[in-house]
Amino acid sequence: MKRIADSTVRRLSMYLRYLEDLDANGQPTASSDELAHLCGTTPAQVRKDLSFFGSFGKRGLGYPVHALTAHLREILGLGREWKVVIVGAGKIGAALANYRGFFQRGFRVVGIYDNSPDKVGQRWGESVIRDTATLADDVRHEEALIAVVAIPAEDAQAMVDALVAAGIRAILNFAPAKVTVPPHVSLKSVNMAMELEGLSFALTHATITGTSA
Amino acid sequence: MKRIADSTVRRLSMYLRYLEDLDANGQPTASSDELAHLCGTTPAQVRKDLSFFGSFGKRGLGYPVHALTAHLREILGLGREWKVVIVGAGKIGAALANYRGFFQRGFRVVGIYDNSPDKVGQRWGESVIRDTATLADDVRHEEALIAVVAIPAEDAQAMVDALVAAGIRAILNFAPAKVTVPPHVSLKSVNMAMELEGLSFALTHATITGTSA
DNA sequence: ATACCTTTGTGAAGTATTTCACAAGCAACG
DNA sequence: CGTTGCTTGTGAAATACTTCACAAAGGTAT
Repeated sequence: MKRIADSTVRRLSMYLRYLEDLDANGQPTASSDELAHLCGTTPAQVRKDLSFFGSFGKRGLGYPVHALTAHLREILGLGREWKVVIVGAGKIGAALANYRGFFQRGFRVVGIYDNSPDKVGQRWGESVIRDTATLADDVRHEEALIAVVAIPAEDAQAMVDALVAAGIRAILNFAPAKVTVPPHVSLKSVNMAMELEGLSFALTHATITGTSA
Repeated sequence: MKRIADSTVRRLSMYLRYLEDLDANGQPTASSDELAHLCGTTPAQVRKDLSFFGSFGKRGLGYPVHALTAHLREILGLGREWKVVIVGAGKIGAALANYRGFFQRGFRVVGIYDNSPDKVGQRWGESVIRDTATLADDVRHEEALIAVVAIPAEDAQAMVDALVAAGIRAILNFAPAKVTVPPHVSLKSVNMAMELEGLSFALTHATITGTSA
């Protein structure tokens, strides 16, 4: 099987979001043209993206909304439950812990951790913030595979190393630091400073860069 | 002048971060090889990225750290102050408002807004949360050009339209919704659900996708 | 001053991703 | 049951991005 580009996966995620809306509205089918307009891409792109995984549409008709929704969930690996630990009970950790979209998509937060004694023991919704010291054991015991890291930059690499050692297989990093992981672990980083600098660049060179998504 | 790829701009941002560290340590020069190792890219990539903007290095020696730092700041448009408004005083808004890295990079938060009467008037550090009703006037008056949108998905497009009408030129969107802007406005979206789904995909198809940054 | 070592800057080559364009398939209608 | 209209799936073309590879320079030591 061919390697799937990161950009393709992002778009699949987006298609899924809109298909769910359409499905909720009871719309039976959607054409690549319609999806493309909703998602801000091109019909050819939509068809190519989907074609990597199979033939889901009917010529002359478009794609069956409900069935395609199910297929995309499966493709994205959302057919199962993923246990997630959130490391860092600051503002970003809180934003994530509160985010209902998570749970609906099959991501279940099984623990929120912090190393500050002020925070440990504090109650957040259904969870109690636990001490980072117990993190590795909990990860092993719960068999959590995904970790969200939202701690200060200087602690990020050490924490990531500990998580990897405990068996975590995918990390979403919000710390403004570059971290490295071994090849069997997936890593995504979100860096707000970098995003803003991208906007600063675009504003400064208005004629060079186009508008991006 | 050639169009600069988004991926290039991101890397410039990263080079800047590491050059600042090196500069703080008093290191006089850095080779493309050293930068590449720090940033997890290749020496050729570093040289190509920089070469779009000029010849900053000395053959046989590498790049002068301090001077290159200054050049990159200029290139990224960080040589001036950008006024930023934060829309939405939830957890993400709070995370951003607290983030000191912002200010250090030339982004100055001139206002935080929310439409909930509970929050309006509340004090956050040096700022007082203001009512969204005054946002458009403030933006025009302050000549803020960048807005960070961290509000519920269903309100995002209307808010973005209002911001654009008020003269905002760049938007960083954290709402889990697709928003559109006219061509003269730059837009970046950060969507946590999408990032997690990317990880889910990678875990599910471990042999297909490589590890990404 | 010359030889040697290092590292840049950059066309050219190589990949990857997107877009094009069209044959083939399905539904609807007369 | 053929004709019409629409839309998919997909090779091939075009574009975008990354890597290669090497000539041209700067520094250093003798």
